[in-house]
Amino acid sequence: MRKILVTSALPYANGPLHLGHMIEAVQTDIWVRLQKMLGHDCLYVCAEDTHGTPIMIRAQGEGITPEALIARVAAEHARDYADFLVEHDQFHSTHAPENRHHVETMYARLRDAGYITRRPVRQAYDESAGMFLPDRYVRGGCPNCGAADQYGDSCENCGATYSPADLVNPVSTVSGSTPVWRESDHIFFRLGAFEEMLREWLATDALQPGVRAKLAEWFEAGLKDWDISRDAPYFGFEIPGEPGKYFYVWFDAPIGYLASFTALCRRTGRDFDEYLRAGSRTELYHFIGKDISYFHTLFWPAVLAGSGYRKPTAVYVHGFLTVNGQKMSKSRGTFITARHFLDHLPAEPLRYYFAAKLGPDLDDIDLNFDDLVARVNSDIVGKLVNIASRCAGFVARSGGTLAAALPDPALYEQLAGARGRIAALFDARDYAAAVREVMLLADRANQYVDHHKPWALAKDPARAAEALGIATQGVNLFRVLMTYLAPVLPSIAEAAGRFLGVPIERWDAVATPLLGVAINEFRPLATRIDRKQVDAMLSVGAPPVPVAPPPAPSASPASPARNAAGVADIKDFAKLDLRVARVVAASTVDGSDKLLRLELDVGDAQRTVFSGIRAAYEPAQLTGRLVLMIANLAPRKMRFGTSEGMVLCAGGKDDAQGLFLLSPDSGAVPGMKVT
RNA sequence: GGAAAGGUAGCUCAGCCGGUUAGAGCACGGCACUCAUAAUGCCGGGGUCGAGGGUUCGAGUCCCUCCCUUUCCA
Repeated sequence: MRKILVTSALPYANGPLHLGHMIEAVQTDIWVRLQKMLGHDCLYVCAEDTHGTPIMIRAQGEGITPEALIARVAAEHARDYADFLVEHDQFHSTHAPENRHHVETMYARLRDAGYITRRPVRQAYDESAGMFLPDRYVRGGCPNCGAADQYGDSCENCGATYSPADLVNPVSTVSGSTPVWRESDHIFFRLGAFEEMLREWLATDALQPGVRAKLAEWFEAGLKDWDISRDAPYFGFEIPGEPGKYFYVWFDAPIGYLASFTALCRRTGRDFDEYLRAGSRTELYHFIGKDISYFHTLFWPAVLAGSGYRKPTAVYVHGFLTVNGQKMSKSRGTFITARHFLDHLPAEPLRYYFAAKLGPDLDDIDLNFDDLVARVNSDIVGKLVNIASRCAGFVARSGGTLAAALPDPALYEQLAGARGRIAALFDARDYAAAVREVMLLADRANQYVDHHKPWALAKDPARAAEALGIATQGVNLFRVLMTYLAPVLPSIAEAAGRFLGVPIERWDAVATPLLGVAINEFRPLATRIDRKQVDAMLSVGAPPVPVAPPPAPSASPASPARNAAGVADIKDFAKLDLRVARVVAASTVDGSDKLLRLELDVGDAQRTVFSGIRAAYEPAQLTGRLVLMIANLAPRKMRFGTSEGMVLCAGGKDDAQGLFLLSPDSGAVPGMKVT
């Protein structure tokens, strides 16, 4: 029996999970469920990634401790995973004693083995906030193209990469002040010492070809030392013997895999060393997105090896999720959260859709909602479940017990005999090919029923037994197919198991057909998705989801989307959906002395908006009046609820100069567009 | 800027080391059936395989250039 330990990337505890997270979680979960069905001893661990400057700043902004923030977010994440039917054997946290233990131990081993060095680093420092600034917290003009307000590490306009020191007029995003440059000692991990080991590892099939090519580039550029320390204030683990210095979040995050596994070992009595010691014969797999392949294919194996542990058996890298052909990114606010999706649709359609599109490579996956609806309705409901649905009645009419023999054992064997091939496809992470194969077989099953017409036989009492035979064949074919999709559709498979009277648990159980036993009443196992559910998800308080752009003419000039920052053209303005709205209710917000909660009538819908105008307006004086709002602003989750827009307001440099709501001249009605 | 992956029917995708009239599912049209969640089955229309060069007896498949999309760059 194989002993397998699997991880997926740790979600960062500063925000909600979105569908990009879910594609990885679902990919991993399907793989793990398959291994379990095959009878392997497979464990899936994950954890919250809790450290770093963004967590610290976010907690400050919310006026709570980082511990409170990560506890709250962890609970949200756990719920989202569970509702997407992602089943971790252990879900832990990097801010846990187990992790501190591993981080300190591994660091000590690396240091003692000579893999740690130190040298001074010059970094942006925010004097008013009293802290060093990560590159992303410094903004300024791009030194290459001059675009204003760019991140400290790269320019979104021209794509140049540079350091924050190169920025024109740099500004700290923490305080708004101009950063100064300060030096301090940082602690480095000598990655270069592992080059030979990494090259050897690279020669095994631990990595996909695409990742290997990328690695080769990095080798060519030369392996640099890795800065693993950050100066206080920092939310994380202080480095032993280095007061005021903390482990960089990316150092302790992967170690969180081990911490989570340690927690699992303690709970279940497993042996940590059996899995992690150098030369272990157990298997260790990491599922990650391609954005973090650097950390997992260079630093992580090197840190493991340098600490005396085994290296991963393989790192499986997947591509990104795009939505309707456009990138989905947190920073642009064009993402759909897992929770928002679940508020409108069940998880399994999306799991199936992801499975139908996931291949073994790093290709990006596009989520196309028309395609999702068509595919789920036709494949799952129209084909797969239909087989059970159309046969169940004949069995029930004959007393509810399946026939004692299959009329067409060869056909059964054709489907059941595919189990090795399909398992191999899933195992190789070619879910798309596996799903294609299963659907091809589902067509066979429907063809079989159609060809033998049990409904015609059933009319003749003398041939009723034949009809039962056909239905028995159909039910058994359904059972085989459902077994193959059980890793993808766990809850439908569970319901199918109740229908069959035998749970769907083991892959090889399909070797023997179900004969002469009673089955249960058929109830719908899956329902169609109504396109309206999708529309509702995409409209009501939804993030702006891009529609597929028209194909650009081949001779078009450079994309206008990337014009110089600072100047808005008509297209930029058109992005804003400004509307007239009527305040139907206004109230103060408990726990905030700045916000008012406004219920706005936008003509065809009602929106809740939180607005920071309490200092200037009493709720009572707002009710009934018309205001202007941005109707397509990305919704923002606040402590008090979700704000689904913004009302327009004039104001001076500070509140002392007053705040003035804008309103249309009389005659305008709610819902009118402002152009 | 450097690099990677992709661009095949209206949509989503298969097409392995180059080889006969380029495939599937969905959508669409026709027919059949009525057991089934207007499900299923049969038949059919539909593609200058991003553009242009080149190699070859022969290229969606190899090489070069360009265009577009997505992504990565410690």
